[in-house]
Amino acid sequence: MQELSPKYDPKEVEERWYKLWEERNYFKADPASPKPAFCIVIPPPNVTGSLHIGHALNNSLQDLMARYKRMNGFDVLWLPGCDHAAIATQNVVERQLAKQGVTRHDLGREKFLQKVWEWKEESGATIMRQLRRLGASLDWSRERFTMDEGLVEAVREVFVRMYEKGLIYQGDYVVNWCPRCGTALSDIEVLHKESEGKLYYVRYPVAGFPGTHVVVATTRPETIMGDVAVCVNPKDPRYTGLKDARLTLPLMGREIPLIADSYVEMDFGTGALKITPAHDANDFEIGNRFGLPRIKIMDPKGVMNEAAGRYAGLDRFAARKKVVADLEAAGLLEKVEPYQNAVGRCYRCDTVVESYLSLQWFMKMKPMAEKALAAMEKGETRFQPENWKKVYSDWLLGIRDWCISRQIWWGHRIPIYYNADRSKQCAAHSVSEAALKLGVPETEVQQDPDTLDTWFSAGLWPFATLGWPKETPELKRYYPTSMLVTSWDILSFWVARMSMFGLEIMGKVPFEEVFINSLVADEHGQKMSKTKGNVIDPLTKIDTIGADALRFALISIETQSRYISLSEERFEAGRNFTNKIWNAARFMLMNLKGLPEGPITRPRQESLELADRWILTRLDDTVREVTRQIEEGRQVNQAANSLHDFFWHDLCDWYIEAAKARLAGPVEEGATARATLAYTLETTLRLLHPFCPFITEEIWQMLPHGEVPSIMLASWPQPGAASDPVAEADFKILSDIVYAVRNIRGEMKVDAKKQVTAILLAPDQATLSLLVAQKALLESLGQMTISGLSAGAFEKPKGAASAVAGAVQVFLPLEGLLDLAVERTRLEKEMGRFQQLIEAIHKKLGNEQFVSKAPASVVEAERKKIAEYQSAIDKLGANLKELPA
RNA sequence: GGGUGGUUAGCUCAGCUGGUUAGAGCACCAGUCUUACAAACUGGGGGUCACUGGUUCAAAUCCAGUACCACCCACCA
Repeated sequence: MQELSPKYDPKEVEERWYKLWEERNYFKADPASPKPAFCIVIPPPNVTGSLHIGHALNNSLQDLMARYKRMNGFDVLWLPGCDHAAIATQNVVERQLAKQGVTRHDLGREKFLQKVWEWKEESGATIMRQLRRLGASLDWSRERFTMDEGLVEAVREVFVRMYEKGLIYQGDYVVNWCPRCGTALSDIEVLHKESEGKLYYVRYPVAGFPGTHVVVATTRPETIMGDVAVCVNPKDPRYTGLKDARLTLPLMGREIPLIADSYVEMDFGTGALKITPAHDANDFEIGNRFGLPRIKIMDPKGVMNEAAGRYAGLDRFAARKKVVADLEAAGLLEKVEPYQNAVGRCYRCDTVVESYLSLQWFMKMKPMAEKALAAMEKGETRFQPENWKKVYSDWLLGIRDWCISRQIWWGHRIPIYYNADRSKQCAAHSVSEAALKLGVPETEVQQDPDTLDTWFSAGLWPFATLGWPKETPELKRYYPTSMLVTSWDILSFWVARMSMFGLEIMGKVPFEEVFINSLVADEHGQKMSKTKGNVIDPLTKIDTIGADALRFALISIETQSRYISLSEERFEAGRNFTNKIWNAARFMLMNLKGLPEGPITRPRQESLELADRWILTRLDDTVREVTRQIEEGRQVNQAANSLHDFFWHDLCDWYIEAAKARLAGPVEEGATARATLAYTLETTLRLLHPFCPFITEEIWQMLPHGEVPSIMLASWPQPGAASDPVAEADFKILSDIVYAVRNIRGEMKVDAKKQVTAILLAPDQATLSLLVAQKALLESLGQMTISGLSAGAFEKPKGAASAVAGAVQVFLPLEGLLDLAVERTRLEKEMGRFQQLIEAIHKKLGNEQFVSKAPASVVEAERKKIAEYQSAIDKLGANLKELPA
């Protein structure tokens, strides 16, 4: 048996093993494998920098699942990759250029893109390095990028298909426009934040009737120059006399009509709404209904243009100030009220978004959303936790067409081509194809300058990364993917889009299960994000505490609530745990010398002592528990806790302590303890491996492991087949023993644990204790009441009962102890059935039978059980008397 | 205006389908160099499970309502 160094050096161990695993292709999927397939595609991190702790959590969870499934006999493909993150990345690079006083326009499209690619290479490499440090068992041979050749091909193919199907269309609409980024945004890229604003009441004089005016309330007086009408509700009595009136537009002098439309709310403001079709989405629609002109008064940078008359050249906010001042001077400003409203801001740069009329590309969403909803209803995709289904379906239900074009450079160029005068257009895969379709020479063909929303390519991720549009073996085998692990904040951005694209293009949902993980917040509950600057760098953490500790800390706080807050203590707890694993393993290995060669097997039942049986039982329980917790509901934090508690509090605190006496003795005497230790350690390491891959591998290698070269290839543990009576009575027996000893010895203040250990392991001590116990026990039996056993039909005195029951268990011969353990377990089970019985009868007969008491038959049955229990105790008590003094 | 989540120990939170005396980590108090581990060990203190009502033999858990705190969604200017 080899020995472990006294100090665990995570850095050395992690580097060494990751390299080996990768070299040996353990991460590699095999589409030709006879094993069942399990596939996760990584949520591609943005190439905007490096990974934050949220990524570390997300990827720890994916790695947990990947390793768990591998050990369960699956051929696992966990596919790595990055997202080009169009606007976000472009902004990062632009900011860098700005430091040198250069804009993207100075460089020109080609040169700028070259810069972004350089940045992408750097950031992408950093991210992949971080994932490796984390221990992520990603199949690096299949790494993808949302702008690699395959994705480019997939994007074009999807676009062309959908364009030709009429699902993608172009049109002049009022869209969300970020003047800083200089591009259109989709609805969900706009964040609405409440802010203090003002509501201005402006007088619009009625033409031909000096002295009369209509007062309009607006929050955006700078758009007055673009007004083409004032609208009131047709039912509004205040304005019935003004039907067909014309108003003079303040500051501009233009005459505009007063129109009536039921869209206008009578009780807001003055009930009169100014209509600015080029700068408000609702006004745009009303304008269309009335055939009104659209007057654009700003340029794409948010600066007023010639149409704004004397305000031309002013920034929109400066224009607002000047307009208000001018209105006031002209006596047209009736009043100004403070007003709170939700101003839309760019989700990437926080600039106030402008509603702006422009020619954009849109995708029809209704038909796709319906398919996605239907698939969800049918349960083709499961959500974990399930309550996210509602958020997801609500969004799909209220979906509107998606603005997919962006006026930025970094991204997939829209595959639309025009002839010279733009009188003809087509969607095509290439210039040559476009030339053919348009019937013009290639030199005349021009491609649309816009790029696609970054979520367009992200939406294709699950099938495009598997090779689509080519029919690859990977696509055939791994689509639909098994599981998507992601956080809830991109449910509509990404998850819904993937579902819709998957159903539209592949005819199948892209994943069978969506596992939603929490967002990581700092200890003040603040969301951690790159832009906020409160991120914890996972690499720094890995450097100081090791990847396993970080992973364990993260997994054990993942409770599937929305936010989980992370503090320094959590990491310390993780580090302490890996430290404990190391030290315990070190101790065990020191004591395992002389263990037979070959794979470790479960020790033979007949040679086991109580402590051995107990730890093996707890081990079996833990195997079952952890498996269930991972399988059912992905309760990974509970699985981590189960493992933590078993390892630390059962194995280390109790079993190892109890085994020390035997291990100290002659070799033969400790053989069973040694075999049990080895088996327990080996099994536990396998259970821990998906959580803490490195340290488990390092220790596991020190144990005999037969033909299996790595714990990665070992199988997931199965609970032992043999059922042990102690197994059913579980850990509570031992805790009862502790209390019993304390209770009986009372004022003696014994060290309970040592005492129990002594009783279990040293017969002399036990005999001694028996004598002490005898008297107390017999006295106690006299007072013993039926308690703690069940329900309200019986009295339930507090106090010593369970301790006494425990005392009975300890100080009696082993057979008696087991009998009682079995009996107790049986009674506990009876309790469960008792309840079910009540429920069943309850259902049949209705409430009146059970006003306050349980039914007689049940009470009778319960009494009988108790009597049996009592007599068993009496009998054992009698045996006790006969023991030698 | 709609919706979702939360409220459990000093702090951060677990607590699955109701069931013995409600748990963990950290913090706190008193001890401890005991065959690995002081990043440890032993023992201990600390909770009217937000509130009110209901269902039940039994409620932190299920139901209804209230309060407070978050968050998300929405085209009242």
